[in-house]
Amino acid sequence: MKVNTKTRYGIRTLMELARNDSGAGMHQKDIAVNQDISYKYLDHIIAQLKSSGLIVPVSGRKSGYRLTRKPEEIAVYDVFTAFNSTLALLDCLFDGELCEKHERCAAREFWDGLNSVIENYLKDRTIGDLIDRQSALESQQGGLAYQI
Amino acid sequence: MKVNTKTRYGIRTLMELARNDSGAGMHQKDIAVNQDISYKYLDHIIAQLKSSGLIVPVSGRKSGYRLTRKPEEIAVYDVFTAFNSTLALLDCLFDGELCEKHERCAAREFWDGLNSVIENYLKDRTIGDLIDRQSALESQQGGLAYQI
DNA sequence: TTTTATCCTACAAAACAGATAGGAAAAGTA
DNA sequence: TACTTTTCCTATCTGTTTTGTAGGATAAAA
Repeated sequence: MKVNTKTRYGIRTLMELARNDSGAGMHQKDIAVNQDISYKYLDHIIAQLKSSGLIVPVSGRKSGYRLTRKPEEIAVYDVFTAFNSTLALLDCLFDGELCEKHERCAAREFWDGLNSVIENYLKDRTIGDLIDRQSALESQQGGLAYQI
Repeated sequence: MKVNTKTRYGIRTLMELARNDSGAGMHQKDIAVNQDISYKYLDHIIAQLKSSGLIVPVSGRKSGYRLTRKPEEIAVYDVFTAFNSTLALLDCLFDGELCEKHERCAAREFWDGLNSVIENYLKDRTIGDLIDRQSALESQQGGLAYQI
């Protein structure tokens, strides 16, 4: 049970954009360098973030990618669902048809409960929270990093 | 982010043993049939449960596999760790050496927090809870099943 | 002694993760 | 305009993990 790298990189990409709130957008190249993510791999991450409506490329002066919402309005849950078709620990959680015992299965209920706990955790925390915490960490110790 | 089938089957195997508390042990064949798990695949599940000390094979009259502890003393967490080397959503959570930014990484803290939430959920629920709930479900609606 | 059950190791198909590669299209720049 | 850079799209590759199956040795039960 691991979180995939796309989700993790996606979060870091949004954090990068959220921090760099200088008015100008940010280019893929700079995100890749700052976050130490392969430039080409980032292609996929960005495509996904874009099609999920979390970021948008702007052109003209100050071109680059930008967040479509304020960091404090982007729940980590939104990023997660952008990279994972469903947040379902088991397929049968969201698809009752898969098992005729769906309605009277204590195990399914158990996993469903865990699923909810995870979902709530992800919904309760935003990209804004993350960059705030990152700033706090950095002012404590210096250095700049929120790499995983 | 899925739970693997071995963990799920492992839980169901323990539930099966916990229910069948007739004094006699239970044979692999019967577990396989009752839980609709491939007999041969169950080999691996059982081996793992055994080496984790959760079940033990007994011989003589009333032979078969038995739980080594009471159902209410087996946390689902114990089963989970039997089938997953660590409960770590990310490798860097348990291995600070993997990333020099470990101590000042808001993202890592975030995942760490989620990890704890999951861990607590798994530790707070036992096989005993699951079979109690299953009994309740079955007495409500009849039928017997806790398959995933 | 025959049958059945446990135990152990090897193998294999399929799915998935984590990337890399190439180039078309669009945008920026001189 | 010409050229350079950046974005965007699709295909491919490689390794690992998952989900099993297979075969047989060993031990136990009938």
